[in-house]
Amino acid sequence: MSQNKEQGVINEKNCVMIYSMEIIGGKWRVPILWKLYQNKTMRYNDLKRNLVGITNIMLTRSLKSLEENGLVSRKEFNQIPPRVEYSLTDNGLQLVPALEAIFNWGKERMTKEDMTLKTARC
Amino acid sequence: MSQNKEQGVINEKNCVMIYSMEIIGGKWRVPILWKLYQNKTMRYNDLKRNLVGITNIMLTRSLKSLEENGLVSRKEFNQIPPRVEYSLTDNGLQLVPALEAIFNWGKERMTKEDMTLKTARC
DNA sequence: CCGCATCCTTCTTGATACTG
DNA sequence: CAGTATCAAGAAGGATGCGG
Repeated sequence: MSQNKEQGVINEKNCVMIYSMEIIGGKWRVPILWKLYQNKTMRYNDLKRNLVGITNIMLTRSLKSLEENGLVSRKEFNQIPPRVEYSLTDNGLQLVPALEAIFNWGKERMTKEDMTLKTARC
Repeated sequence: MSQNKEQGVINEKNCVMIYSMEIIGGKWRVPILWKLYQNKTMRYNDLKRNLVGITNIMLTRSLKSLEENGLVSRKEFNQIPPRVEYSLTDNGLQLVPALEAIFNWGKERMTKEDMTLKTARC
């Protein structure tokens, strides 16, 4: 550690970007967050229907991971049939500017690649 | 296809978020972009020194992928010893707002987790 | 100095079937 | 409705050593 010679050096322990990407990286987590932001509150099968291609396993795992990291809250209603609602926590909402920036960048790029694409929502 | 009933539905072909994360996801690509943004132009070994923990393979692969996706430009000088400089392209620069938003979110979160952390740069 | 080739390990994602 | 269990496959990440 000696002094401040190594200021600015990145490693896996102090790198904000590695840290952040570990939380929101992967294939489905950002799309899930984005859908929750758009719809405020969604049930498990709402998400599943909206995220075409996602499997139960991936949806369950992604939601659990997001919940454990405090980005998503899970509210369970004790009824039959079961009802579980997901929504963004405050910390999740704080990520929205980043999500929007990623979306805007990606959408513009994607549209340039494929001019027929007009309805991307996620 | 029928009609527009499925507007807003996400799949892997039209989902901007999946598309974007495929380009910038993974462990090292965002940290590399962030360092290039901070330093404008960096040589291969500059990056390697700054991204502690990265191996040649991962740095090479990540740079190549970013270059192929048009986010990073690679300028090779024909000299001995070799000199190669990397920097962000216009499209890479367009991602900076997203990078900043991710950084700000992650930094605040990380600082709350670990109050001793004051010097995170990446 | 700037990488690539090879080989190996681990993590992520997924298909399918089943349950309270 | 909201998930789990199990098994399988692929992708990502990494160690080591070599080469122009």
